[in-house]
Amino acid sequence: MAQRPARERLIEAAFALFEERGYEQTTVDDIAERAGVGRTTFFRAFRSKEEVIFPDHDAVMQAVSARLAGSTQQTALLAVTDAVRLVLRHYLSEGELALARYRLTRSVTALRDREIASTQQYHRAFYNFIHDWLGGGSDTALKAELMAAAVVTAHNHVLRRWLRRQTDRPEAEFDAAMSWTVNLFNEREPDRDEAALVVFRTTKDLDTVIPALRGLLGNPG
Amino acid sequence: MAQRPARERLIEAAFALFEERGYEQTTVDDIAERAGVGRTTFFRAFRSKEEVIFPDHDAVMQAVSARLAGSTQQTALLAVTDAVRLVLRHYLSEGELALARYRLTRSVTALRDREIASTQQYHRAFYNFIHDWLGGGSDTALKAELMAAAVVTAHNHVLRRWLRRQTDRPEAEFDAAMSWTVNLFNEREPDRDEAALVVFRTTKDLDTVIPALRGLLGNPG
DNA sequence: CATCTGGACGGTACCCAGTACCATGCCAGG
DNA sequence: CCTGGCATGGTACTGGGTACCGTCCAGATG
Repeated sequence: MAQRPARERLIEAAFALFEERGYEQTTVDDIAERAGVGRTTFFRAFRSKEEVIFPDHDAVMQAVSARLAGSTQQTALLAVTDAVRLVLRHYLSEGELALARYRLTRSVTALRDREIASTQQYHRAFYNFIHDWLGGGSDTALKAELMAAAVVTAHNHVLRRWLRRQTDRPEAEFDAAMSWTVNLFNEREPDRDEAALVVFRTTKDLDTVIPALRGLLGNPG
Repeated sequence: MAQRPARERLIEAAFALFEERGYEQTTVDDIAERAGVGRTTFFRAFRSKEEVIFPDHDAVMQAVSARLAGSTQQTALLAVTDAVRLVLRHYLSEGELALARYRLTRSVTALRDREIASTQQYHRAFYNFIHDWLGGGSDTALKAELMAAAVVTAHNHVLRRWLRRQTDRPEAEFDAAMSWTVNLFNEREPDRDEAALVVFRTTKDLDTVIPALRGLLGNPG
């Protein structure tokens, strides 16, 4: 019988067993046995038991890096949005697999932590890219970190809504969320020769506002 | 000889051994032996080998929650800033211990992941608080997530600068960074009966701007 | 066809984190 | 003196992860 690759069989077996008896109650031996391979083969295909839950992470991460690398100074923000969209679309294309993973990460602390650590890799990639885009100076490091955190957060927000079945138009929500999010950072430091529209309102008195003004006018850190 | 609590001796022993031979090369037996206690006692004091690196996390987390809980609708943003400042000050007060932890988390993946997962707990706490503060509606969920991510990111940024010895005035930088960060979210949705100042500039053409406008005017998600 | 070779695979043995359980010893309060 | 918690320590076990080795198969070469 012509078998599909061991890696795929292992993923199937793992998700099935995790669903049936739970994550901790399933041993790597169980997974290997159901997939019809040896235990050694499991650890050749995946670095750890946790990794079998996120089998495509490395590939998606690489696609993100590639999308960012193939952009110019002028299209940087578009590249970021596109790259984040790549991640969202990957989850959407997984369908039921993504939902199964979501169930697992909700209930198993080790898997949730693992997922958060994965997310951080996206944050790093976006930070490096955005920071370079902003010139790489220490005065733009905070802004770059905030932008990276914001786009990742916006993605996670929309993805989570889809995983919870709170929306059936995730990509439309993603577009809106991303434009709103990116826009947060757009309205300061205007290009001097362009049209401009500025809003600032406050209910605070002068003393309360002064620290914020200092943050705005001075080096934000 | 009147011994200090086993927990403290274990922390000391662990950091010393990790520094001497590295994290993976140190077993829990080694730590327990140097601390002069049994292996069982180690796992009574800490849930895992990793946890000994972040011994005060639970306490700091609780302090943060307490600071947030003791605030009113009017002082919510102040409470958030104060709560984040609590975390920063805790690290600063640790001194050399925080630097040793930083060295470890830079070089040991498992510890870095663990630290990121801890950070996520702060994010959650701030998100819940801010979301409540904004009314708890689904239309403010994204904004609350972004604000929570932003304040945590700003904190991490300043903390990391201090850990890398790039600043010797971390708290001043923190104040500036926080006011700049919080201010990102302040300039939309103005109270209608207050003074207002609005800025918007762009170098883009109309088609490029339309998605952003939709995000601004419609429901951001 | 015989031989060589490299890579995938399986099995075995080992290390160590984490858990469960039990025995001991100490220190109250009766 | 006894006794009932309670912290501690020891022992044994499970299971993830690593190292190593032998085997098998495919394709290249003579």
